[in-house]
Amino acid sequence: MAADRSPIIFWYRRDLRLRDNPALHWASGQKKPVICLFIFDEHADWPLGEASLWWLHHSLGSLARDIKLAGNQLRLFAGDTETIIDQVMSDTGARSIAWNRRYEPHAIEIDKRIKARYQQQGIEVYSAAGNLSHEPWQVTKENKDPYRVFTAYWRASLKHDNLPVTPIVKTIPNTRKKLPKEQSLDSLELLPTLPWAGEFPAHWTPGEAGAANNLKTLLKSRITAYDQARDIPASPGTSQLSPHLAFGEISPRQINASVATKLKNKTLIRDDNVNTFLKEIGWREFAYHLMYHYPHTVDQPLDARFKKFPWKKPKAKEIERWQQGNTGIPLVDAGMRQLWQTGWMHNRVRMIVGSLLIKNMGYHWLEGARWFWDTLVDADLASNTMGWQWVAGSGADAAPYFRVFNPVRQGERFDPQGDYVRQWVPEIAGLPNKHIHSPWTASAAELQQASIILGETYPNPIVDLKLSRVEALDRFAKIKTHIK
DNA sequence: TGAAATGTTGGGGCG
DNA sequence: ACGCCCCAACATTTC
Repeated sequence: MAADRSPIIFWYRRDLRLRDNPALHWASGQKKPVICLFIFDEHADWPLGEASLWWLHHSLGSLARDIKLAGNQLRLFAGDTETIIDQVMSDTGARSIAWNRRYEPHAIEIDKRIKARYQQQGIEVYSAAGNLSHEPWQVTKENKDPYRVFTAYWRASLKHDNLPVTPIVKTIPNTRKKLPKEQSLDSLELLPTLPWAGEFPAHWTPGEAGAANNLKTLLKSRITAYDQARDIPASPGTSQLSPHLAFGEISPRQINASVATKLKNKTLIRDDNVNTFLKEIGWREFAYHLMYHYPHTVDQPLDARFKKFPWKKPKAKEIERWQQGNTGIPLVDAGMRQLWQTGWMHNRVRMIVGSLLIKNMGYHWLEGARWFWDTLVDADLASNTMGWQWVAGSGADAAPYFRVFNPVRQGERFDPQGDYVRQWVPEIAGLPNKHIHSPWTASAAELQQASIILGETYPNPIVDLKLSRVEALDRFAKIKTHIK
């Protein structure tokens, strides 16, 4: 009897890489042809936003080239996930399918259903841990409860070894067979129709090589100032790895392993800079831990008292001012414009714009979460959910309700020279440093000197920071006393 | 991964 | 030289 040459389907999802890809590695080692499959399904629970689609287009292009070098081809499809997989299964006669796990509640549901159905048909389903340093259920308290406070989670996770890095896949056994309904990358029409992402390429190189390059340059030099520099929005202090991680072009395990190697070589010293960077990767792990254990939090508060919180009814004009960076509060506007123009916003500024929307303006955190989801190239359901619930005070390890950011003070502390504001809000660049974060405090002469007419060339502030803060404290203090 | 209000301390100007 | 006031700088408390 001839050897079984039925192909294996490797289903790419958010793991668009050949390095440290355990399920692909497994599939490629089975001495059978591998079908590298990617399905664009618009009907997910949180369908990809515009910025993510831009990224996905380029990332798939990069992945397709890498797969070609490995002797195979990336096969693209669009439509309903389960229908397409069934179709590909029957078209190819595959008896086996492999993937790296996903952790979004809806994705878990789909994957479970597919797995159960195929296993019943005697089809092999191989799922692996691909996208985290630890599976979300591995790090728990003694009594198996999930952690709800980051520092406790982080301490515990350091006691677990990271999952091992899988060797790079160099060759993927192929079958040249063309499949029905296979599509070209362009025909997926992922790119935005508006000429909005024009500046993205100046900031980003989607794909595995771009990811590796960002890690390399970080560890080569920027890491030695990471602890301080990462908090300064005007400085290139952050890793710039977030979108690469979001699409799985690099894994946290590769990051940890690279750092570990450098520490061993003594080309890097374990100091606050290194620890803080690793901790940031840990925050991402914690976000997945939370989403896995509290899946409802993607659109419901973890703290039940927030269910009856009196959020303001959305006023489109106000929300738009926030989205477009016309709130009249320079640091907030700078952040929102950076987001719009580059698909990314510095993390400190994310907290500040979020605090303004939720606390000072009074809107539900989901208003902000949805906008971020649409405009961030690094949109990630776990991190986005955790971040917004942190600001709102309704999540795990959330900021206490009374913690309201003052964007003027934050500007003075983290953008003291106003470099960040001047870059993104050029119409007020002529103000002296003293007033760059609060144009409304400048004298008539200073405004004239800087060619600013408040309310015309630059908006008056959308809220009175002092008053809206007091009102927010009132509203938030009330739910504190509600039933637990 | 706060901010503002309130309290405390200590140096300098000044009569 | 001394007490007094002012106020910056820092610490503590409160929201």
